[in-house]
Amino acid sequence: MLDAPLALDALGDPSRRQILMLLARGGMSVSGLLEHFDFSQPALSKHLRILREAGLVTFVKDGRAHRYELRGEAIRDAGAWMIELYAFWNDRLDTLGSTLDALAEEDAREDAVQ
Amino acid sequence: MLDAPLALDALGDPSRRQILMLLARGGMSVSGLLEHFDFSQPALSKHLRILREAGLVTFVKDGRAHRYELRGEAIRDAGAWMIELYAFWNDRLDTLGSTLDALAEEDAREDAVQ
DNA sequence: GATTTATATAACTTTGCGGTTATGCTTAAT
DNA sequence: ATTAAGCATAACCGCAAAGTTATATAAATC
Repeated sequence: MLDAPLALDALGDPSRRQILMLLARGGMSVSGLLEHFDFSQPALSKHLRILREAGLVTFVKDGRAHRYELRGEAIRDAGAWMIELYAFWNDRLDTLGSTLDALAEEDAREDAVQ
Repeated sequence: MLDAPLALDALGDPSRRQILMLLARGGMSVSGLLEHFDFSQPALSKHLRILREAGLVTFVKDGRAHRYELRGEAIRDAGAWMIELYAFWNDRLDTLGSTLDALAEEDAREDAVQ
């Protein structure tokens, strides 16, 4: 069995998962994100740093704003690991193959348009 | 976007992920699991409690031993949530459909043999 | 150039979590 | 019946993590 992705450590926090759900809709600035939370701006910046170091988000400077963006591949990899674990448990490695094949196919299509 | 599964909180710990990987190979007793770790038996029991309350494992009493088992569906659901998030981010809801369809199909097959 | 806006970092506080030892309960063994 | 084995819980400890306020930097505005 493959090692679990580090990203799962960062995903263990509800606020960070909420951030990722917001970013899945599109890039957002820190102040834009902040409107959706009760805690302070530094607290949000700390979460964003953790997500960055886990490879789950990136940002681009846009004037004085930092536009954060989701790194979907990292999310996908974490999800794939779980599906893989499920498939292994389920004693159906054919499922594993088809699932990962489907993901790889998606990836190829994505790369093509970029 | 759907809420993230609570299970992800429990998955935020490397030791617990290791436990799940061991259990994916088949049910194990606490003492059996303990051989794979450096910490004490109470520490392991606390991890198992958290995994139980997250719905990720169950156990059956077997004499004085407790045989823990993985609840694959919970893992699958957590993985599916991430794949779903990825698909949403990737602006390809057709992918979401096909991925979840594939999982549902797997599930149906599983139910059939049980 | 002074001020305001946007974000990050530093320093600090507090709380939660993962670890420990000690103990209790249940079941098997002798 | 005692003893031992397997596991869970209680009580406690230390530290990391999530929060705070204060401050620094960089860019836009006036």
